[in-house]
Amino acid sequence: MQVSRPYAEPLARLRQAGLRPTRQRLALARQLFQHGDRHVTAELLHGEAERAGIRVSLATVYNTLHQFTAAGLLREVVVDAGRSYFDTNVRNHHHFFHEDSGELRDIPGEGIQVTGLPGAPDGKEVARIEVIVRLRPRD
Amino acid sequence: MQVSRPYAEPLARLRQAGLRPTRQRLALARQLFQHGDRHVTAELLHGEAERAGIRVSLATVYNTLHQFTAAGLLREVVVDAGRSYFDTNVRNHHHFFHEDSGELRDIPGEGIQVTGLPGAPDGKEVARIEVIVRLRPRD
DNA sequence: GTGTTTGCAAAGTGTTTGCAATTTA
DNA sequence: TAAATTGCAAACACTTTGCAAACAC
Repeated sequence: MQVSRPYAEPLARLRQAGLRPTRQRLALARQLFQHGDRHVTAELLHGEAERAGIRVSLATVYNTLHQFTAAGLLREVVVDAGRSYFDTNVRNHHHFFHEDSGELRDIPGEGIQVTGLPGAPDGKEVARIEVIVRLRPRD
Repeated sequence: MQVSRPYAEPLARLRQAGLRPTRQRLALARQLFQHGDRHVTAELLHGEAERAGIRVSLATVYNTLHQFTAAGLLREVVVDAGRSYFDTNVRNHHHFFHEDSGELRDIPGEGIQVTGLPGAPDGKEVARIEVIVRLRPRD
């Protein structure tokens, strides 16, 4: 029988990313990666960490989110002016965005295809194609 | 021969939208709609207006952009955290976003099709499907 | 020990708001 | 004149920065 090792994976992720596994980074990595695919804002993650008894400053949460993003552990999603979401799902996928509640939800990428797009302009390459389905309450 | 009437159209747009054609709104409407399809930020439009000798406060530019958006004369595009773009093209279309320069460019909507999307969740309807092609300089 | 990371508080952005003065119909 | 609109300055929300203290290796 496989024994669960709840803390091994976050540590391995940090090591692999070349980030020192400090107390704060480890704790945030656990919050982020041990609960399936998540969409968090800095404020949300900070509040969650505090409630979980982890002492981290908001500035460190911001730093950490950006470091994780640069390392490819997270993806930043922009759907709302003036608020950044970070997505623990870095696989190919898209999003439903609930405009009323601010909720962001994954749409798995496998089935989805965008056809008819022109190629990238000269000297540029496509970093990513994002599909955002904006939802509102049905009238 | 048709005589050009450079100021008639903005005025008609405002009337149709039920917005009083004040000096500021008219001037901003001209800046926005008389130069083809444009993507502007509030700061950009404000600077442009000032340079054109139009006295408008930044607060009024923000108010106006939102009123125009609510009236369907503009569309707000969110591609960059902490900066709102307003698009004078309200037809069906998508965007190239140049991540290095912040430039936003239209992709006409006609040819483009997104397939494989799941339907909207219960109680919600699709307000809009946005396709954003993020570009970076080719390495 | 040495270089990295953290936390705090201050500063920075872009945006919104309250309200008196002005303008429009 | 009555109601809508404007401008200013202050308030806002979110994010970044500078730097001394704490920490990881």
